[in-house]
Amino acid sequence: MPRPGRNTYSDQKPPYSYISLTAMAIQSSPEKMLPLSEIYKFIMERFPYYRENTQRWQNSLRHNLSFNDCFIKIPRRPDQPGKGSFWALHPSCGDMFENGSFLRRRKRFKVLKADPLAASKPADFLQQQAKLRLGALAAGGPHLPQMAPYGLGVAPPSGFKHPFAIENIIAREYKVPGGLAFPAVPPAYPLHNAWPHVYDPAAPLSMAGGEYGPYGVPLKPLCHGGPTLPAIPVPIKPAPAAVPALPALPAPLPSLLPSSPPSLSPTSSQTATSQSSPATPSETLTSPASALHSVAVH
DNA sequence: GTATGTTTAAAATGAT
DNA sequence: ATCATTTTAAACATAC
Repeated sequence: MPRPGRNTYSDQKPPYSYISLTAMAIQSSPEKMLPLSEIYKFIMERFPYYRENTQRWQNSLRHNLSFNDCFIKIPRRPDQPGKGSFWALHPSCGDMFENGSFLRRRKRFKVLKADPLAASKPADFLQQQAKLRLGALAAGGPHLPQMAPYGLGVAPPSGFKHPFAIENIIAREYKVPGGLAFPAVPPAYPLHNAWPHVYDPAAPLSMAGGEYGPYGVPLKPLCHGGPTLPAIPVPIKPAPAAVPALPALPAPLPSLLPSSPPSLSPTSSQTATSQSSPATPSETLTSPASALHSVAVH
């Protein structure tokens, strides 16, 4: 009754919360910011599940955007007409899902409301930045690419990727049995379709600029391979403990599961060998430098 | 009028 | 069982 057969993976609810989905979308954009409509689009393109009941989940998504401090609004430039503003990730939100579950954060990211500077919403700071940029732009600059939000993310040395980069998120559970997050040489990574619920319109993830491989796969394993990185997105509805974890998918997963058993657990191999690269560059993640006072509260 | 945003409230769900 | 987070619903404001 709960699940009358006929359930293609694709229509199952992805094991990601709206927050993580939104973060993914934002991170996937070159500018690290997207207008609401684009966020919708991103999600709908990759997760068939969200092609229905749009009214419902989009309202939830919007709620999340304004309710969570980890999302900030960036005003649209006058020369960039359109509806609504852009949404970006708060520079200090770091990896909210370091606990490995993209369904639930360990703690909520909250901006402290005490310091006028930070409290005044980073958005203000941002707006100024935007204005400056705008000024510079109007001043004559041809059309520099919109920089990442916040002077902070600016100039992210090509290669660096936020933990929310969909590449990381989806790739995380994609550990090779051996333990390495990625093989030395990124193969034709069927990143897309790594998940049943991810649709994958052609080569979706490669919209960003240069630092990606042919498949939208970051050229290096960044994902803050910190010490804690089980990073196995919990299966949406923990299969009744029936499936003792798939025998660790050997290969990069069949890019398509035409008729494989409907074992939910999208989680591939577990190999939570958190001992990835010891020298993870991403530690700079929550760069304290961002004089923005924020904290994971609660 | 529709799309965006904000907010409040409560139910659902996961973690301890 | 309790607490925290997420999801849903809905009312309402503002912008395009």
